[in-house]
Amino acid sequence: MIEATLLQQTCFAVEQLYGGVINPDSIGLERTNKEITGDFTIVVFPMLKISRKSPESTATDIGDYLQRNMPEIAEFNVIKGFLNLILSDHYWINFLYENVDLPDFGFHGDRHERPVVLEYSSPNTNKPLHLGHIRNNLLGFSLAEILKANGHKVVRVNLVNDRGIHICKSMLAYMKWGNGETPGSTGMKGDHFIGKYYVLFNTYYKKEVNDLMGTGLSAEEAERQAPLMAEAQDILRKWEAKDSEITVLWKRMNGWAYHGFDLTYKRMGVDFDHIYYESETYLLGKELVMEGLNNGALIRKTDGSIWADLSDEGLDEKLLLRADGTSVYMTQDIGTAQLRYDDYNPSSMIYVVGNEQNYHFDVLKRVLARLGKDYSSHIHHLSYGMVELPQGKMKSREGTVVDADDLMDEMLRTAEATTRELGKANELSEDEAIKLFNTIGLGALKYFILKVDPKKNMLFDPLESIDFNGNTGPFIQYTYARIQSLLARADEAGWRWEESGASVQLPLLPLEKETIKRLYQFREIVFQAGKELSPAIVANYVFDLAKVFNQFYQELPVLKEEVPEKVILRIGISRFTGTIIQRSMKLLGIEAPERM
RNA sequence: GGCCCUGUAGUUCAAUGGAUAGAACGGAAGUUUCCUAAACUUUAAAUCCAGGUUCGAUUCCUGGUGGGGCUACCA
Repeated sequence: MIEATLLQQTCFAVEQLYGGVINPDSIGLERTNKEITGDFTIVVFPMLKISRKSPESTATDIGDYLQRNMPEIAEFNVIKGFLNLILSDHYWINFLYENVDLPDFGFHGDRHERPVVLEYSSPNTNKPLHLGHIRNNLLGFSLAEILKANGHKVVRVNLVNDRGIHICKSMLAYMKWGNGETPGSTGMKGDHFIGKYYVLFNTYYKKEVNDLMGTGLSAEEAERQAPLMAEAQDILRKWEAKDSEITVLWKRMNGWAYHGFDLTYKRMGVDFDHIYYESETYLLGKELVMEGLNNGALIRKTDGSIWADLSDEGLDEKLLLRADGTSVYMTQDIGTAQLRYDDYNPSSMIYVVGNEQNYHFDVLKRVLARLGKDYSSHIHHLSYGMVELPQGKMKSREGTVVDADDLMDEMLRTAEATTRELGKANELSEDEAIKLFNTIGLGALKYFILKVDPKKNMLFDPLESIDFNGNTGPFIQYTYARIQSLLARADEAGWRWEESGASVQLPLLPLEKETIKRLYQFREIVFQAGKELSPAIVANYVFDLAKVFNQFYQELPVLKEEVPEKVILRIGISRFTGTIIQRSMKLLGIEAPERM
């Protein structure tokens, strides 16, 4: 890329003009601001100590040098300490023609031996997926695409929380009040069916706690002594003892939940290469904990429970095995990490998990390190922010959870209504129309979620958040569809721009050049998104590209232009823009429709 | 109490330590005999406060302050 050459030549310039050596990393090379003439800008302030001249004359000296030594540079201007370089139109047009049809422009081929294991989704089998899971799934799926584009092998894994006290709660509720009904007999989606019993447990449990508190117990004691909780814990012990009746019910209920999840995943367009179940990893976790106890890394308390003492690292003690021998969340995660490492020998393991678990992952890494696991330093917690509703955080107890299936239904309905209103569904078959509504509705939702920096909390207002105009998925999809339509017309009109792409001597108009410059950025964007693990970088880029293209499209005729060379050029720009929009959207897991 | 994250137009989001802080929605005013008006054009509107480092701070540091999270023998 031209940036590397610019940096290198700038170093030469400083050396030859002033006799000093400068570190290329300390040179500020950036894209020139919109209001100022130029393509790239070099900030010369850091060089003043070597040049011992004013910012202006230093910039002018270096500009002269670069222009003499780089044919790509047509001219330059200097504003204070900013050296603005203008590349020749020839350079940009040449870039366009050389890359427009490369099938992998912007992507880097395989260049890493060991894979990255990327975990996302991680549902509980006792409740359906909600808005928070949607952010998690979309981030995880998109990150996998972005990492692949950067030449990584990626193993996408899901870790299902299929054991633990919470599962026992729904099982208990079903045993008590289920009357043998099933998702089939009730017509409910399996995960929602299970969720119903989890809620039921909590309803009765809360009542018991209240009654006990009425007899004078403290809230804490009441919660511990409530009979339902004791029964649930009994089930957990039976489960760990592989009681046959409990195991059968557990498998049956989990099966219902998985079936429900699969439907939601499929609709959302996300999938996995491997699914881990905590029921398969907690025993390994226990083993590792016992091993750690034996070699003195962990401690046993008088009641028999086992802990990691992290107080010398500024943290507290952390429970790893209960006195009754049952395991906790941390135990499972230790086992899961080990299993994953053994399975794939990854260069790193990325966990897409909400920021409320920052402390958990901090502890996990430290405990693994104490257990002598070197890979602990290659565990990366991609901590994303919460999705908040206008009334605050989602709380299942207060019924303010936005269900994933409901939300997608709603998106689909809105997409349909808007599309029909605009009369854009008229010429489509029913199947095509439904496919289009899905593409647009999901595109809007996905883009809305992914355009926000993952680490930030974001606000989602179900009533207002999803718009189809402006900085939205449908805006970008529309731009793509319009380009496809244009290209089809170009084809019909007999334009074969590929065969006549030699007209690289044309002067470029500002909007033509602006669009090509955006396309040029794509490689850097893919790289940056991979480095920072941020789909938002791609999302904001592709919006910017679409916006600039729309200006180009609005202002300049393509097929109606009179000079044939210009028609060819503009078709090339449109074609490349369409390709990069599609490629960017694919990195986000969003479809770009051929027409809309 | 301790620890972590965060504070940018009315609202939702941008800005590797760089130039006059960008968009979108919403508000005001326009563009359709012409490649899809889910588009385009014009316009008003913001860096929580106080210090510090720097040629230059929304960005880095310190203190304060608002918001969120964690600090479970839940996951």
